[in-house]
Amino acid sequence: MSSFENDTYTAIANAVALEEGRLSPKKRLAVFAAVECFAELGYEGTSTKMIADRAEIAEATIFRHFGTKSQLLMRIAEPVVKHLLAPAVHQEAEALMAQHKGNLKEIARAILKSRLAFLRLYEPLVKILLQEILVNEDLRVMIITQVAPVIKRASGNIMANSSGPLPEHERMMRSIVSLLLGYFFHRSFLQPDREWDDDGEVDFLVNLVFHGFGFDPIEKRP
Amino acid sequence: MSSFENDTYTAIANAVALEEGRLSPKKRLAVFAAVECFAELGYEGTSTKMIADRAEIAEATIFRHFGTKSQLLMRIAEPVVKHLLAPAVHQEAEALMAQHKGNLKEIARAILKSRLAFLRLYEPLVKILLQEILVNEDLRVMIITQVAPVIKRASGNIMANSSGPLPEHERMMRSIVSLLLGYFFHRSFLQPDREWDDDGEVDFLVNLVFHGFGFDPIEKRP
Amino acid sequence: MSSFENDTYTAIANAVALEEGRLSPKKRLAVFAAVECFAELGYEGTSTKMIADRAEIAEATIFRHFGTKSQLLMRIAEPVVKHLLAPAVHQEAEALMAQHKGNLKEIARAILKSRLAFLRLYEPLVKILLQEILVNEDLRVMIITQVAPVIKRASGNIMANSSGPLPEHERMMRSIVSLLLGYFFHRSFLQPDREWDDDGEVDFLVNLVFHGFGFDPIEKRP
Amino acid sequence: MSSFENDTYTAIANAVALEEGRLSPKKRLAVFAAVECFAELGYEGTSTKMIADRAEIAEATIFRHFGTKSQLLMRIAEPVVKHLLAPAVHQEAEALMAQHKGNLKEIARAILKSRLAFLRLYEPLVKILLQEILVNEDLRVMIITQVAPVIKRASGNIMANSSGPLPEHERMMRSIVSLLLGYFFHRSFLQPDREWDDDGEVDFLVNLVFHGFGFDPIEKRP
DNA sequence: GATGAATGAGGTTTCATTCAT
DNA sequence: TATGAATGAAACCTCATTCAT
Repeated sequence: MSSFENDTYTAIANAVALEEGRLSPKKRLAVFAAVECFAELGYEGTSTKMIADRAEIAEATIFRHFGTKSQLLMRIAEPVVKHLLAPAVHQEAEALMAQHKGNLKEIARAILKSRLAFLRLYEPLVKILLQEILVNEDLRVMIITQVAPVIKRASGNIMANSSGPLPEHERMMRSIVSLLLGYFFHRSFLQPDREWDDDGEVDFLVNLVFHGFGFDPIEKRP
Repeated sequence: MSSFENDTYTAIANAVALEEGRLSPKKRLAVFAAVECFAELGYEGTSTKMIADRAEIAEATIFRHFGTKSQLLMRIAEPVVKHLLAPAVHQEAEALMAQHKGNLKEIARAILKSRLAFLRLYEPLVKILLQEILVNEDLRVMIITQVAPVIKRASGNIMANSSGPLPEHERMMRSIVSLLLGYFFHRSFLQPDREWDDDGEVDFLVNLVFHGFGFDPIEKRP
Repeated sequence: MSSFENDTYTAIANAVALEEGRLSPKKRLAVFAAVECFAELGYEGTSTKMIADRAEIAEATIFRHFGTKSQLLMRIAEPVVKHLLAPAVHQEAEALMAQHKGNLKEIARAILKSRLAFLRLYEPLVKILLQEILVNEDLRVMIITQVAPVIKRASGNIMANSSGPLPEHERMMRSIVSLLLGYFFHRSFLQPDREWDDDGEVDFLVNLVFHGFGFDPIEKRP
Repeated sequence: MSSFENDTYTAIANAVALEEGRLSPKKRLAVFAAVECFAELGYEGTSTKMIADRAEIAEATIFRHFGTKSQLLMRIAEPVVKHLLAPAVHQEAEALMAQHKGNLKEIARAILKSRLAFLRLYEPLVKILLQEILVNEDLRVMIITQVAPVIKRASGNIMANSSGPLPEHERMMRSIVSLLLGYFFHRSFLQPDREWDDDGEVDFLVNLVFHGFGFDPIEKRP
């Protein structure tokens, strides 16, 4: 049995508590077991009985607290996405920019590292979101609603700090997100047992974003 | 009801027929309806009754032909991944390299375009794979088994045709795949109703990969 | 609908309750209906829906309590065979021997009568066991496991109380069991509507076992 | 795979052919596979698909030849019970009596041996009959109809050849049948892998029937 | 707050059987 | 004669959910 005593579950519990108020012990266990099961088996692949068994509580207790299974998912996913993703990114970006004043590459590196740490911290929830976003209308709407302004603001920040005119903000943002999620997906979900060098990867990505792969010195722009 | 008469479903039927032998009309319909339902609602979210109804066949007919629901998924997914992805990529890469001899950028552009076309052609199947890969052990193993050698060979080809020493093949391959899938995911699944400029995106990605975003000319390496 | 209020069903419920703990009313009904159906139609010939209908409960209730149809059978059959057959036989044999000290024929008569009463009390269950023992591996193993030591001990008791050397214990035990079951099978299953004289049959069997049919006047007892 | 080339299956095929006319090869295979499956798994536990698979024929072929599954059972069981059991017993009993004129014990021994050989020859069918007689109305009626007169005649024969007044024919017949079937059941179905001494058992049973177990030395024959 | 009991609806799968070829 | 394809009905079982305690 997993004891649920680690940073990940503490962080999730804190996020959920922000919206639900203090969690009773069994409600807390329900949240943890639900996250674990949903991440392992998918939302549809998980039965409320499984959750109850893993949490060692009665099935009815889950319904007492969350009403329906789909509410259970949403009331865990939403606070995590909302209260932790949204404000944190903004504040943090500001702070990093202040810290590395002017040095775009350093700022990029710092942001990517922090985002990667964030993904790692919320790994099971990220897995749930990635799976369900394709299939669960409610969740997709919620995520888009929550994430869109963050992306927009972050994009704006980068632009404001760059020297020249920058077109294609969206493509750039999408590229960065794709690269980071692509890496995270590989390291955490496809081959979780390999040794991974997160810092090395971030360096690589920063270089890619600033200079490309560096294939052909001769073909470089003047 | 969807009539299933388009390139996508023809291509899928052909791929499946390679492993199953000629498909009887109802078996063919079962395949189409299954792909549609799985893509829309996910594997677990789809009932065999839904598939039968959409195909306008009896539920039992599905089981007569595929044994179990999970076999139904695998016996559609595997041939598509196997017979169409694997050999095609290789031959095509060779052809493109011959065609654009030496011009790496042109080769990259051509490959990305062709891969994007491929993703578009098999869009519903790609959606199924993306969802289930996180949750379905069998499917994940199958995909990794089929895809790994292709990636490796493709990677080797690129390397062989480049002038300088090229480290980090894997990171480069992963980056390209991430960028392409990230774009495709956005355009086809998150905002399928927007207007998208596939060629423009490919150009953007090729540039990114060869030169980066081009943020700061002053900071360039010597 | 059968009201299930008779010695047979009370005895079965008591036996089952020994292993399952107090039976909720619907669980009790499920047990009764299952016994009735299995006895009438055989295990394979009975559907869980039939049982539910006869018990006037929901089908799901059966599965909530017993998990699977085959568990339903086993968790009824095992306690009846185990808790009622095994210890009872032993104690009773001791008691009878004490009571009829030395008089082997009286002991035999008493034992056969009591075993016949036992078969009558558990008639539907006996029917189930007789049918399924040929076809159901689990049940066969369970029965053999439970019955073997009882037979052995009973055999030992007879031997210990007999005056001369007694070979062929097993054949003797088998013969007695065959005779008793053969009679019971005929009276209860093949021609249940005839009038039967249980005491007369026991007398006949005791005589057979002690003296044979008495075919030959020359060889007859004095 | 069983090749079905042995006395048992030849005997069954001959019996069935008496009523069905010459069996086409596939029909023959269907009969064999059906007997094997019914004996192993019971009538209800066997699906027509299993039979078809084991016979390596198409399921539809079974229905072409036998109409329904229950007809399949009856049209195998009935001829075996009818054409082989009924006349054989009579003729044989006559012959044995002629051969061992007057010697009741020898006659009994010979009859028991021959009946045991018969049970062994038709072992799978005996198993089917024993199982289904409790549960299958049609089969039970058929068996009783076929067996009753044989029993009666056999009983009459014994009586006619005995010296003294013989009451309780039925009990005697039942006892003998019980003893023989009890032994056969044990040796062939409960512990088929043990070494069994059929002749020894028959001797034991004949002695039992003529003299009892011989418990009491005082009452023993001189 | 927590639960054991109960269930209607629906899930996947199996079945005996039909029919066109 | 033999069969591959097809199916309606029903099998076993799971599910999310309700309710009395």
